[in-house]
Amino acid sequence: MAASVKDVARHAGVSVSTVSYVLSGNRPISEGTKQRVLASIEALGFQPHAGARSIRAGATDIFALVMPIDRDVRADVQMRFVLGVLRAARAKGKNLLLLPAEDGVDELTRLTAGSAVDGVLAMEVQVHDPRVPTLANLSKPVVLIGTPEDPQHLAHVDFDFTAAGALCARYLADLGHQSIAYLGQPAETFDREAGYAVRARNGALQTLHERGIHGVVDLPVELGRDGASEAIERMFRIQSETTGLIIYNEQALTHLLLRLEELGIRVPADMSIVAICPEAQALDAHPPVSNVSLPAAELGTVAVDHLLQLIDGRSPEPVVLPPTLVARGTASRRSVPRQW
Amino acid sequence: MAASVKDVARHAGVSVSTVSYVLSGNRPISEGTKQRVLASIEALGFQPHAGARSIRAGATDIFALVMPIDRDVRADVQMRFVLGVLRAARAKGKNLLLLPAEDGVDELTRLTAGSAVDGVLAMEVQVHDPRVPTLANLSKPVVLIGTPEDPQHLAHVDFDFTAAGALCARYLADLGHQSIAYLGQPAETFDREAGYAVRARNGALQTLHERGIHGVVDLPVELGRDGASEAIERMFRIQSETTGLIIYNEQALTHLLLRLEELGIRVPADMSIVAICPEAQALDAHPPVSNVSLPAAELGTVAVDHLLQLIDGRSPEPVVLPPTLVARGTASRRSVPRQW
DNA sequence: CTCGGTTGTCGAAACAGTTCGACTCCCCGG
DNA sequence: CCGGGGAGTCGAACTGTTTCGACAACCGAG
Repeated sequence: MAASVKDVARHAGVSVSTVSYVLSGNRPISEGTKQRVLASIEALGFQPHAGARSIRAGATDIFALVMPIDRDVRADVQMRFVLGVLRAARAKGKNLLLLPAEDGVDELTRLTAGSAVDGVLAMEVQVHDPRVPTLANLSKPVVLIGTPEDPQHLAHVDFDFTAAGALCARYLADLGHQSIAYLGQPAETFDREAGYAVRARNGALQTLHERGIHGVVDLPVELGRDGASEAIERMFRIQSETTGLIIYNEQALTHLLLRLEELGIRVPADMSIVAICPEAQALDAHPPVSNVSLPAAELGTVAVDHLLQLIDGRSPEPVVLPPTLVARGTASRRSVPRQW
Repeated sequence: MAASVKDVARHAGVSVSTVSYVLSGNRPISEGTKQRVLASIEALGFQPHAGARSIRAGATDIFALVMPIDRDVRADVQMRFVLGVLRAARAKGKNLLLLPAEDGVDELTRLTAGSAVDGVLAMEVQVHDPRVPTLANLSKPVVLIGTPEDPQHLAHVDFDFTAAGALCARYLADLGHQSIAYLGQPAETFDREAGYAVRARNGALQTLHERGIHGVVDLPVELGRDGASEAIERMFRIQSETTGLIIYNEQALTHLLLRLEELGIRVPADMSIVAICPEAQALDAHPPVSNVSLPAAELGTVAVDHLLQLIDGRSPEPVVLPPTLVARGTASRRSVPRQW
């Protein structure tokens, strides 16, 4: 059995409350006693019992991170977010409990109502997310990472996928491209109404429309090399004069670039490319691709910040992180379109 | 404030202990009272306070998963393991607390000595892992995922990377290949003495040696397309007659295959290939590559099982999961070696 | 008709910790 | 020399839950 305050008190020859005050500093304690108590704590390897402490303090310093785990795809993107949140939480001295979204709301209710966690962070919230209403009913603060259509007064933070799509579109438009294709996530992802997929596309298409660019193709890209080849082929069939590509599909990016290379299409001479993808992937690609990257770390920080504010009784404004584009030379001023 | 047993007791007109017995079923309760109490619980949305419960039960049903997070590479492989452990833990009704290994042993000591967690799972344990001695001193059960040279009586589970390497080697040897190259993780990974990298290579090399195969090249592959190209080039420079490749480098696999294709080397006609990599990656590769995959899910299950046994007072035997090779047609009987 | 054993319930103690109220010194100002 | 106040410490109460011991009914057996 681990040592308790009682043991420490006995060992140091003081009362239990004195030990507690030494630990909390909530009352003055003479230097002598303090040292004696600290020595006893050290000697017995005492650590206050987290559970016992939590019942008085009303807090456990643990946050729950709810995360869909059944869709194994995009594992590395997901991991980036998890690590972002984890780092942010640890930086604030909080611990992170990982909870599969698939476990449903029951376990979450147990954890929150039972005061096992101080708050909840929900990842990958979708446009019409069935979890939102139940999350809204929890007895602890909740921060959504992702923006549902109706957030029901829940705090939420997100990356501005709309702006990200728009930024890519603007970038290519500014370079003079008139025929642009948006190659997005697989169709299934749109069917789910995943916020990132839908918003990025809408942002891009909207901007292209505003710019009066009529040569626009919008295609989902399915998994694997075949999916990529097929997408490129379809894209050219629909609009052979395409000179600009906006790619938001982590799985397909490499395959797409590869396919272009196979077809003898030079980047950026014949085809300008901008991608929405993690920094590391953009750098690992061949050639390194101009990209808008998902600020996983910042998003984690903001989410944790929001949760801390909520716990503090404040109600933070929703935050939407702006995108930044890093040019790596895969997009250039439009030249004379070739026919393929 | 959340409702407590007291509130429920008052609401149902019974004593506190009766409520508790209704919940635990540890003593007979008349049907009438039971219903009344359950109704009150429902009405008040009562959930027993986890902290308070843990002080009596001596358990929190939370496991800590210690994981290095600073090396962002291999994020998706890492994620697989995390999800494996998470699923396994949840299947046993346990929750998982994610803890960055970089936070050092302090937080871990706090959590274990303070009874915040029931046990610890340590991922990516290396051959000479400095964490091992400190983990051995924790006041709670520990299971290592990975095998250090000196496990210090700590329970440990692992994938049999040695056998995986050996299996790949045997497979190619059985197909008659006499000149084989092992393309492994980046040099830095070997410098760290990452167990998986070292053991897989040794297993492969050892087996090739036993088979009396003298045409063996052993090369690390650095990151990115350039690293892959360079490795292939060096490999051929050292041993131009190579007809078999064992690849264990998730980052490089695609790049390597690509490079071979560029060089006009046909798989498997000119070059037989076996890889150690996740199933999904093997399938996504072009062509889908024969591979030995890392059984992340099973490893998670075994690790959690071990921890449960330890908590139960038993001392489970270390487990090393055997590899299986899935043939996908990227390796064939050796034909006449061509010169490149 | 009484004795022994269930069945059902309650009060109190226990778990580990924090905090409030009170008490004793001791110092300083009046 | 007395009173006020702060420093330092303690006991007791409190947090929410589980469990032990006790006690009252009630049943069936002798």
